[in-house]
Amino acid sequence: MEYDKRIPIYVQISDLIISDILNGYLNAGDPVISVRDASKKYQVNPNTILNAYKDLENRGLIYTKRGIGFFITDEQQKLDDLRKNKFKKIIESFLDNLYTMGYSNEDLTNALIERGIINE
Amino acid sequence: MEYDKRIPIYVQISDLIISDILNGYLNAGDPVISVRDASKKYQVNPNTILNAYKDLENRGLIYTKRGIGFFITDEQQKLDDLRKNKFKKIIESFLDNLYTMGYSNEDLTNALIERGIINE
Amino acid sequence: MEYDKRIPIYVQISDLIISDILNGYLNAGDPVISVRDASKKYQVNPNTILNAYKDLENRGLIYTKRGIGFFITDEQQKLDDLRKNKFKKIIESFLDNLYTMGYSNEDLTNALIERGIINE
Amino acid sequence: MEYDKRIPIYVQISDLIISDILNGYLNAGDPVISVRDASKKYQVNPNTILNAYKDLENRGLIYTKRGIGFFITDEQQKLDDLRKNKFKKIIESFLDNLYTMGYSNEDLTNALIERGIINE
DNA sequence: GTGGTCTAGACCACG
DNA sequence: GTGGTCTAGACCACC
Repeated sequence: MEYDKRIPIYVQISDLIISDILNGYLNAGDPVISVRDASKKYQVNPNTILNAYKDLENRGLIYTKRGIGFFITDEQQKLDDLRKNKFKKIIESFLDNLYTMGYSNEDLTNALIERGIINE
Repeated sequence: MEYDKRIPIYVQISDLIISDILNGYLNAGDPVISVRDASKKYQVNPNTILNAYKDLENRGLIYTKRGIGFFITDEQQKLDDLRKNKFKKIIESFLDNLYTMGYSNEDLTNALIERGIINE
Repeated sequence: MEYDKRIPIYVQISDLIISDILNGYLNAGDPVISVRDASKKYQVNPNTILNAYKDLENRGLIYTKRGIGFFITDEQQKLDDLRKNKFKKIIESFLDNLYTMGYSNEDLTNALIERGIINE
Repeated sequence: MEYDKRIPIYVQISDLIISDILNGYLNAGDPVISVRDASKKYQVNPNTILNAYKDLENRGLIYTKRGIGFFITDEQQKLDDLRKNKFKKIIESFLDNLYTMGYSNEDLTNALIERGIINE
């Protein structure tokens, strides 16, 4: 975890889980790495992990079985919504940022062509 | 100055200056709105404005003349670098984020076509 | 913290940290006294301490871990550079000042002999 | 004049006069460059020049004849004192700074030998 | 516990 | 007029 970055560690942690879901490594009903193990793995305070999990729980993405652990929600619909909304949010905040800073669609198109992401 | 409450006001202020530079409203050597005036204009404490300006000063984008005020750096090169690096950073962190979250170039292309940013 | 009223307190504070580094009391990775504790110790406002620390942070000498505290940079190279550059800067600005004011190497030599710093 | 430096411009100006005295370019009774001319020459506000001259006047180094201009003091003794005290002050603040920052007499000696200021 | 942001307001040095 | 420093104190997010 990058301690000095602007993004809170607990957000970095929850983003990792979300990333695993979106990439298909974690699916509906799967167990999530335990707070204790995650704490060791990422070298952060257990409370920070818990904080991340609580956040995901509030968003309905994971739930907890007392004494057992956290699990990915069983509602596939929520995971699908996540996939769609996350994408929309990333795209829109990116475009917003781009325009505010005075760049144009042409700048963007050129950059994407240059990187081989779109062609012609 | 509460467009985004999660971003510190002083960062929003310095982003405004940067945006003005990138959009060509502020050029090398131009005076920057005084701390007191900006304080009135944006309805925030003078210290908050100063905080923003100090930040820009540390990044070499503006400098201060004693008893006179803040000015955009005279080094055009720095402004050019800003324009180039800012763009690169925005694009790359966006793509990075996109891929980490499991989206593909195709997802991106479709979204851009859908928004009329690129065609075909 | 009024050894020299003409020097801002926050600069005196940051000089204390630098002095501690140069004297070997603080080494790479060491924690720096917390803002609150330093505030009590030196009887100044926490913001003044923070100001000093931000300054050191901008110079790459210390960094902050969110929610934990400030630490001396882990890059030994930066500390070595500090030691070398600081010395060079002190010496050169001194000599510059001396010559500008019309004093000679002989004046300097005599003064050092007189103070027993060099002999013969 | 270096606008952004830590040293106030008026101090930079008065140091120039002092330097001229110590280097023998200005002697007891000599006229000092007029406020107006100095203002043009150094591209600074006339008030700033006046400020510098007032400072020198308070220290008894120059005096003013109303409607005529500023002149170096006629008391040679004051110029001699200046020469001696300035030197002492430069040397002592330098050494103080050096020791505070953890450098030794040996460091100093080496640096001076290296620069060919003292030998052996 | 830690640092980070912000306000209100004072006082200062500088040009 | 300008910026620079500092205080007192509040409130927040984070670990």
